[in-house]
Order: sequence, then structure tokens, then C-alpha cells
Amino acid sequence: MRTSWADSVANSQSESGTTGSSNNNGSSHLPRSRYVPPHLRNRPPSSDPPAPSYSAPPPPGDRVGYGGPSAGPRWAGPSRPDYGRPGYSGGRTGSWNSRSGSWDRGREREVNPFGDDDGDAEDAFSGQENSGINFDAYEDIPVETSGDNVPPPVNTFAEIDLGEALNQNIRRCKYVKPTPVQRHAIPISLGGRDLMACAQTGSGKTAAFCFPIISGIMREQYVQRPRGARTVYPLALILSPTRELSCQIHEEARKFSYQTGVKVVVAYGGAPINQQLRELERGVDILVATPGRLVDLLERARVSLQMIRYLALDEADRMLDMGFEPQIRKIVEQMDMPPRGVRQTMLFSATFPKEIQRMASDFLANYIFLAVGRVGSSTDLIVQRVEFVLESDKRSHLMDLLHAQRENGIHGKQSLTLVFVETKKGADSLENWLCINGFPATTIHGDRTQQEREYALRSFKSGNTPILVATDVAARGLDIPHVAHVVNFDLPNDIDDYVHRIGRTGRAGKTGLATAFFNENNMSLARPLADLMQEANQEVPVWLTRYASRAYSGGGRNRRSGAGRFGGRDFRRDGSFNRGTDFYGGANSGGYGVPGGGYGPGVTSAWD
DNA sequence: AAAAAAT
Repeated sequence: MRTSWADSVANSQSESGTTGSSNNNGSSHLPRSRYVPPHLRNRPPSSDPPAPSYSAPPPPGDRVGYGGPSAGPRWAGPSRPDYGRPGYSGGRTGSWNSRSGSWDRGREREVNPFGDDDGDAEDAFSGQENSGINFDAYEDIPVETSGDNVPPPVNTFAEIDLGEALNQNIRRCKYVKPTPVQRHAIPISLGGRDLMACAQTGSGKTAAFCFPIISGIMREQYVQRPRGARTVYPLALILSPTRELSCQIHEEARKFSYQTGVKVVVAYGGAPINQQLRELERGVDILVATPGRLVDLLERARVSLQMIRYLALDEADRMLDMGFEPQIRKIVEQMDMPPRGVRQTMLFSATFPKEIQRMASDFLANYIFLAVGRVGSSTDLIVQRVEFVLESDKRSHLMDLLHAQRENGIHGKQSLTLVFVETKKGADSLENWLCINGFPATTIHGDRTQQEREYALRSFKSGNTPILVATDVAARGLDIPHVAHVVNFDLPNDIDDYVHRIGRTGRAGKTGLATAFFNENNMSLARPLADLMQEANQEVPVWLTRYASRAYSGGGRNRRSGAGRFGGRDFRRDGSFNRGTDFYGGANSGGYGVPGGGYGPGVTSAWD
């Protein structure tokens, strides 16, 4: 039987009579037997796994491991050299480090990230959060792996020795069983292997790279980090292309690391740097950042990458599209980060153009390639409609849609609708027009201040302004739960972008609707769109088929080399890219053309 | 061409 360190803390706290009461709302003590932990409140009585044995959880604000009495041995595991990889030997017991002692100054109460104590309107949807996941949709997802000695996937979280503290947070998140990307990626990462993967954000990708990092840091033998003047030394770095995405990863990572003692800090541009510096100074294990701000911090020598054990690059192709390659190379190769093979690296990308392949071969060592199909292959979950709408009719047409939606909605409440437009100016003007016409809308684009962007996102998520007009800043990666409808008011020029946009709905196994306004300005998209819809078993209007057959072949398609079909490819198999001894051809033959997994030639990026 | 990202 496993006795984890966290268990012993929980036991010792229950023995010492700690009452598990009090959220930050100052509610008075509840009798212990009646105590319902915040994350178990407001739930439907059935369908949940048996509640964890919870006689008296530690008070939410009190960091486990911060000098608690009889907290058990801080480290009982085998010792490793400083730069040792967190090898996975399975069945280890009692080796969980609390990270205590690292951030002595941070004795303030850790804010409960699961808060039913934040009291704002985001609660409109709480209680449904994650509980409506259609797990059947996850069953038949095609998954492909290749590489040396791929660790076998797991079927339950219980099979993975992540530690009790993390397990408790998994329960608090109401994750019942791992999603496909988690089933495969977590054992790979825990096995200390580098990973190149593609999968949707909504399918649990963030957890897939956060769990191994958090658990690895907790296992880490306590190593004194250098104490530079004002320099901090994170152990893990997560890079993502947009500020919102970084925030989102940070929020999730905070939930996963609650009461583990692992500190997560986010740094991104557009926000005052001083506050971020203060956060950093209070201690950081995992740093989530956008490239620009991180480079700034590195140049100021406020952050050192010397102690980095884990590096995760999210939406790598997106970062390259946005011209971040120089910054990323600077961060990974030209600062003080340990080289590949010493640190552990995870690279997530939707497509595999040459630049990504080069990046993979430069940043990863003997990695495992993992491709996870789209949840429900997008087919079952997103209903795609395309309508011919003249430029001049778009606004009134949108209005019709919104009216119909409002009437069909429950209690006349507008369900969340995300409207994509091409330009920042167009976004502002459409938002204004919607508001004038009685539809509360807000907008998100790169000309708005970060504060405005964050406010807009919050206001949208909470349902206060159930219509969000967005440019492509919101197209990829953002996981906004409960988006019922995505409207492509202006279609993008690239079918990949279309796929990403409609992927903002139908997430986490829920169904969604995507409507596109098509007109003569979108001719180049006719064929790829018709092909895509057909392959997704959607109804293709006859007029679109006609345009498609007329359209000059190849127009508007993504012709990036290296991209193609299900999950892209592990290019190491091509033989064309072999370089040095890290590469090997043709392990694990077969696997392409997994049934139901593809969008056909030239159409990629079903992944986030 | 537009969008994004450090000040």
C-alpha cells in the first residue's frame, strides 16, 4: 500500500484537529462530518467516482508542506545527480518532495484556484465544468506513436504514480479518466523522454505536459538554487504564442499544483512588468511565458534558465508563424539553458513544416513522436454550415442568426457566440454595431490593451457579453468552454485557420455549430472548404460544390511542405532528414491513414 | 494582407 507524503500530511493534520473549513469568504466553521470540499459542492448526485477519503482536508489557504508539523520525510527517494532526468521507475513509494522550504517568504495563503470563493459571474457555469464531457467521444480517437521504446499508454490516472497531492487536484478538476493525449504523453514524459506531439488544447494537452512537470519537480531532490542578486531560477519553462494562452496555461497549472508547493508564475507583455517581477521574486518553479517578455526578463538578468529541467513549447508552429523563431532560438540555444538531452523537452505543434522539423531536431533528443486525432474527428461534434452572403448583407444576416439563437436559447439567454472577422478595425466596428442593435458584444484583437483583452475574455466567458468579435488572436489554442456557435463572418484565406477557428466550439466532447459567410471574395477557399466539409460528413451546398469544381486547383490550400494527413508525420521516417545519430528510420511501420483520422491531402491542422 | 509579440 502506498503511503504518500501528502497522505501523511493529511493524516497528521486531521490528528491535530485541523478543521477543514473556511474559504476566503470567511464562512464559519462547519462540523467536520458535514464538510463538503469546495470542488464537490453543487454536483449532481450520481455519475461521479467515489469521493476521495476526505475526513479533513487541509485548510485551503494553507500550503501543504509549509512547515506543517510532522510532515514526514521531505525526501525519501533515491538521490540523483543534479542534472539527472526524472526517470520513471514506477511503484516508487514515499518519494514525494513537498518543495517546502523553497519559498519561505511565501507564507501567505495560497489562493484556492478552484475557488467557489471568487464570487464573480464566472460561476454562471461552474458545476457543469468538465462534468459534461462526452467521454465516448474520446474512445475511438486515432493515436499514433513512433520512436524508440515507447512507454505504453495508461488507461487510468491511478496507474500513474503522480503523487497524492496531484491526484487530489486531478479529482478537484473532476478529471475522471485521462484523455488520449494524456494517456500517451504522461507515461512518455514520466519516462524522461523528449516528446513531439500534436493534439487539441481542449483534449487535455495542458494537463498532459503539466502533470509530468509538476510531479517531476516534486520528486526532484531538493537542490539549492543559486541565489543571484535578484535573479530567479525556474525549473520548468512553458512557452506559448499569445498572452491569453499563457494566462490560460498558468491558470490550469495553478490548479494542478495547488498545495503541492510547486509555484507557477506567468510573464507576458502588455502588462506592467513590475508586478510580474514581484511574483517572480516570491519564488518560481514553473514559468509560463510569451517569448518577448521572457527575452526581456533574461536580458535584465531577472530570470536565469540555468536550472531548467523541463521545457515545453506549446503551439510551436503558431509561434513560428508569428515570427518568434529568433526569440525562441535565443531562449533555448543562446542563453544559459541546459542543452537538449540534459533538460527534458516537449514540443507541441499542429503542423510540421520544415521549420518545425528543424526545431525538433535541434531542441529534442531521441524523442517520441505522438499524434492524437481530433476528438470525434470533429465530425460528430461540430455541425458546419456555409451560407452565401454578400459583403453588404453580412451584418443583417448575422443579426438574423443571433435572433434565432436567442429565441431557441434557454430562458432567452444568448448562448456564447464567437464571431471571427479579418481585421482589427472590422472587429471594433462590428462590435459597436452589435451593441447598438441590442446584442451585448465585446471584442478581442491586437490593438486593444492587454487589460481590455482580458476583460473582454472574462466578460465573454461569464456570459455578460455573450458575443465576442475576434481576430485571429483568438483562433488558436484558447479554450473557452461553452462556446455554442462560431461564426466566420469573414472567412480566412487559409483552410488551416478555418479549422482552428471552428475548433473553438465543439470542445471537450461537447457539440458545437460553425457558420461561415461565403462570397466571391472567398473563392480560393471554395475547394478546400468543400473538401473539408465533405470529409467531415457535412452537408455541402450545391453552389459551393460548383465553385469548388471551378476553382483553380490548389488555390487557397495550405501548401506548406511537410504538412499532411493525420497527425502530420514523424519526418524521421522519411529518411530525408536524417542527421547524426539521433535519428533512425522506420521504427514501427504502419499507422498512417488511420480510419477516420484525416482531412485528406493538403488539409491539416485538425490539432491545436 | 492581417494578425501577433517587449518597451
